[in-house]
Amino acid sequence: MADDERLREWAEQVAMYLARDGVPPIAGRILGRLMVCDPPEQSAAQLSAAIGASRASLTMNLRLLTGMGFLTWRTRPGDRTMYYRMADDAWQAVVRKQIAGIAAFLDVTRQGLDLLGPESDRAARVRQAHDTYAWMAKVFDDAPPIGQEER
Amino acid sequence: MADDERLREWAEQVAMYLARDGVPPIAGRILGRLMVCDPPEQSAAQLSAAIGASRASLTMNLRLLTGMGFLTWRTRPGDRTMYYRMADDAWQAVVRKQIAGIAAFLDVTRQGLDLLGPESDRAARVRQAHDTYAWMAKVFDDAPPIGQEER
DNA sequence: CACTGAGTTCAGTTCATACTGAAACTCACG
DNA sequence: CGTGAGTTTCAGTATGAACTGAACTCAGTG
Repeated sequence: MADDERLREWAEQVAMYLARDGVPPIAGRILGRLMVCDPPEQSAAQLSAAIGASRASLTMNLRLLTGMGFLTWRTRPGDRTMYYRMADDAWQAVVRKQIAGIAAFLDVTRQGLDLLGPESDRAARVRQAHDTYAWMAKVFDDAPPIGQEER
Repeated sequence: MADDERLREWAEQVAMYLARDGVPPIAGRILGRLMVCDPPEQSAAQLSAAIGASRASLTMNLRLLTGMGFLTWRTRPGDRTMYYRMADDAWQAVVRKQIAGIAAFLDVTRQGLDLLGPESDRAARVRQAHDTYAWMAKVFDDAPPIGQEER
């Protein structure tokens, strides 16, 4: 019966993970909540009650998550309430962002290599970083598309 | 001749990137600096001057970076000064940490799947996240070791 | 045995960010 | 129109992280 409590804790874990990527705590809790709530579509008021944050905070963070592509919403005829749900590709978006981070850093290392000559000992240190990230980028390039994996 | 200025800016870019992983700004600047400085080994005092941070901050952040495995240091006979340098596998360590993050999140999603039954609509939402991260984990598992890539 | 130059520690300050309460706003419905 | 259920905005507060200054310790030197 402490089932609700467990779900709350689980959503918190999700939030803590997302916090590493700079997602504010409440936004993380919202996404976590929307992964396990029933029904899958919830109003700001419901979410506010579920995670214990102010409605104002919900407005802000729902807007943020929606803008990031993690959430979608719809309204129902004759009902002003907005119902939010997790976007189908929410987590692929998270991953896409992380992969984009690799490319961003490759830009930095490339600039570094340009700044220093190609021959110096210093360039070797920069190249070390560059090669490591180039490896990662290549790994993803060569990877099969995101089909279904085993559990 | 604004060469030093350029290097400083470059180190700053490195720092900003690392900040995304929760590395404090000054620690990031130190690592960035140690990638492009000459000679490769520098004392806390030299680094302090180069990046414009207090010695106290240097002590803290050098300790942090060393503990994380990004830096090594040595002393010279008859000289109390510690000379720091970038560890050879500094950037592989960064990458390793990121990959570990994937596994950590897989633990969370697995817990979620256990909490909800296997059949519910809710579980499908969690599985979506799980599958995405499982895909990433697999990509790295199947990847060739980190040999040398083309520039 | 004082002096210098190095590293360490810690309390305090600064700064950014997230969150909240309260007021303003909007729209469907009577 | 007016009312109420909903959302949005905004100013203020709280919290926490990071950095610094200043006091301290310690090893080697003249």
